[in-house]
Amino acid sequence: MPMSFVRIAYPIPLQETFWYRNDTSTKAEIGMRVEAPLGRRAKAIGYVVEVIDIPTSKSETVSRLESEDISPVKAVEPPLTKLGKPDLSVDLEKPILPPDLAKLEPGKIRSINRVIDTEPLFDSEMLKLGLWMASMYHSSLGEALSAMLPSARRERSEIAEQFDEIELSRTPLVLTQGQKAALDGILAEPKGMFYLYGPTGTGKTEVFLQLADAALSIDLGVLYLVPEIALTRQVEQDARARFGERCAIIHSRLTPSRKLAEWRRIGKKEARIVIGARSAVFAPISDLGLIIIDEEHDASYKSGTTPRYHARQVAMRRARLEGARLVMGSATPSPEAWQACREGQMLRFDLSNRPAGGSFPEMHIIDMRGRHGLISDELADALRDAKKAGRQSILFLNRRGFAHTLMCQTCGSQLLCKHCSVPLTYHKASNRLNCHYCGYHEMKPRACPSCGSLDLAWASYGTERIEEELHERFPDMSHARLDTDTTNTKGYLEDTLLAFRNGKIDILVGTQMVAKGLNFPGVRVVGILMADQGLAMPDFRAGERVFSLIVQVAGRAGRHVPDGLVFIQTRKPDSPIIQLASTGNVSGFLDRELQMRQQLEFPPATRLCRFVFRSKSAKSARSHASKCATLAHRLVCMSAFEGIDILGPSECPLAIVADNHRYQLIFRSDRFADLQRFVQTLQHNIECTSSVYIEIDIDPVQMM
DNA sequence: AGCACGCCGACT
DNA sequence: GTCGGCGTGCTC
Repeated sequence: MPMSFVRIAYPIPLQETFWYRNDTSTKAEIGMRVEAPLGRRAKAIGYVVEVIDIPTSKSETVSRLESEDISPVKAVEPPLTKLGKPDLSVDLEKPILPPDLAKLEPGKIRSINRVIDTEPLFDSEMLKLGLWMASMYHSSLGEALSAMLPSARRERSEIAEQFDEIELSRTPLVLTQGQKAALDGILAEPKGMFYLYGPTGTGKTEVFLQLADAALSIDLGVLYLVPEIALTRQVEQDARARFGERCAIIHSRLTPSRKLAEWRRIGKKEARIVIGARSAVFAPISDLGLIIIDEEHDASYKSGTTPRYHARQVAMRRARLEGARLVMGSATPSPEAWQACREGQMLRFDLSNRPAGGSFPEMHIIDMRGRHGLISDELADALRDAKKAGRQSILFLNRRGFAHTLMCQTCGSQLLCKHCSVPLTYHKASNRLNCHYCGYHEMKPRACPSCGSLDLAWASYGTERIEEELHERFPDMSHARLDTDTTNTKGYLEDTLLAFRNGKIDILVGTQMVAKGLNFPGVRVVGILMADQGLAMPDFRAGERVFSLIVQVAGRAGRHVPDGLVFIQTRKPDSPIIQLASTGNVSGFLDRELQMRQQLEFPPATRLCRFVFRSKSAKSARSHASKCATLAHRLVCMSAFEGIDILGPSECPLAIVADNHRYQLIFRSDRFADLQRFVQTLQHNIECTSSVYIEIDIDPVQMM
């Protein structure tokens, strides 16, 4: 009687994989999902990652997975048996069982309930990527696979949605000299990494599309990543107009079953160019020739849940493994990418002319110190002038302030950590100022150390407040608000954008979402309110975010008519970040930022790993964090791990989220392989209880 | 993660 | 005297 064993990886925070017998009449293959009992659960869904058939005759074959070393870290618990290539000369009557299966008591092995899929969801290449994901981001294999695959139980039977009729007449545009140089330069290299750097409106998209065209014409697949925003639509339409049915769009609003249907279409090579956000980086495109990452600096490429992968990092790995070109672009590159260009890992092409004919707007910094209200007189006049001229305005509010950082309301200065140069956060109970990175603290001063003012406070305004002020001061002008509070209503976003585009709204008020990708021809004035607000975040990337936000928002003005006006209202008019942003000096900012990061030993000069301990009980979260810190110090002292810095433990800036108390520990090293080895050792040696959940974040971008 | 077992407070 | 709180432990 033939026997079949399957190794299952579950999408749960357990490093182990589990062996089952497959007694069902359906053959289970690598890449299929199965339902099986797990512990006290009657059924759980997991992924088949290995199959062993014990044959009754020589004609039956042994199917096993060849596994390779996983860089940069080799998993401690062997995720899969190392068997190498199947050696057909061995006696198939006595198949070699993987050691972990062989040493299991036969009575402990349970049977699966059923095989869910009729076709595998992933192949062994994808499984290898999953293994890499699991070790790179310290998740279980099942969690990694689950993040990589569409979540639907079954696919939709109906045919994918019919697209609006778009004439396929759009032909490639004539390129500027810079665009042509980039296109030719990239096509001259068979593979490698490239960067398109250029302000908004300099035609990066057109270069991307022509590169895609070149790849598709020799039947190579294309992956086009975009941040998770409304911008997707524009790229989507451009691509669809040019490539028609060969496009697959992985929308965030697609239903899970439709996503799976698209997934299958890609797998069957019916679609050869995939456009989508973060998770589309796992699309099963065969013969991948090109990966595009639009708006490369955007933080939405980093996953916020386990495994906390960065799509840019995964894309780099995929491109290397599959021999594809990787091309990314932005008007405001991330420091990481900028450094990679400097070091020659990436070839950079600069675009500088706006083919659409617009010009860059005139930028004004408005000093708001000692002023009341949210809108300066200068900005108010500009709003009125724009209205008179039949033009429109956007008011952008960087609401992402942080309630526990103090700012002097008189001079705008902030209290920074002496070691990390990051804003200190105020803890009311102890009346102390704490650094969430290194744990440094001091008493709250009575007066501002730089100007002596007693007016130390935090300012927090919402978009609602602006609307009130607009209503009072400009009763004859119409305005609408766009932020996460209002866009939850279905269709509100589309309706508002359409109304604004049609000129029915004079002033559009919004947060981040108005900053990105949207292109309104009628906009003349852009007001950035409380531009420095974001600088108050206790995060070493605060400057980077504020800078790119200002530059991106400013890019909204004067895209078509060369009379754009940008007002940057701030209490920190002398801040180098505001200054550099106001002159659009991107390379100046990046050079300065990289130098500072080097000095303070923050990425990209070093690499970080953040552990977050969360629990309903503050005490257990804290005690687990400090136990882990003690262990970490011991490991470092044992000299097995030199050059690992341990920062903390300290309370997370957002100390309580959804009733969970959060403590963090940050590890830092300039040698990534050491850091990974260290984290892995730590992970396997800390005691885990189900009451304290530990979140591991490699290369964290959001430190709240 | 999920699910049951287990040992301490306010209730038909 | 029980019902049920969620701390603890285990999962091929």
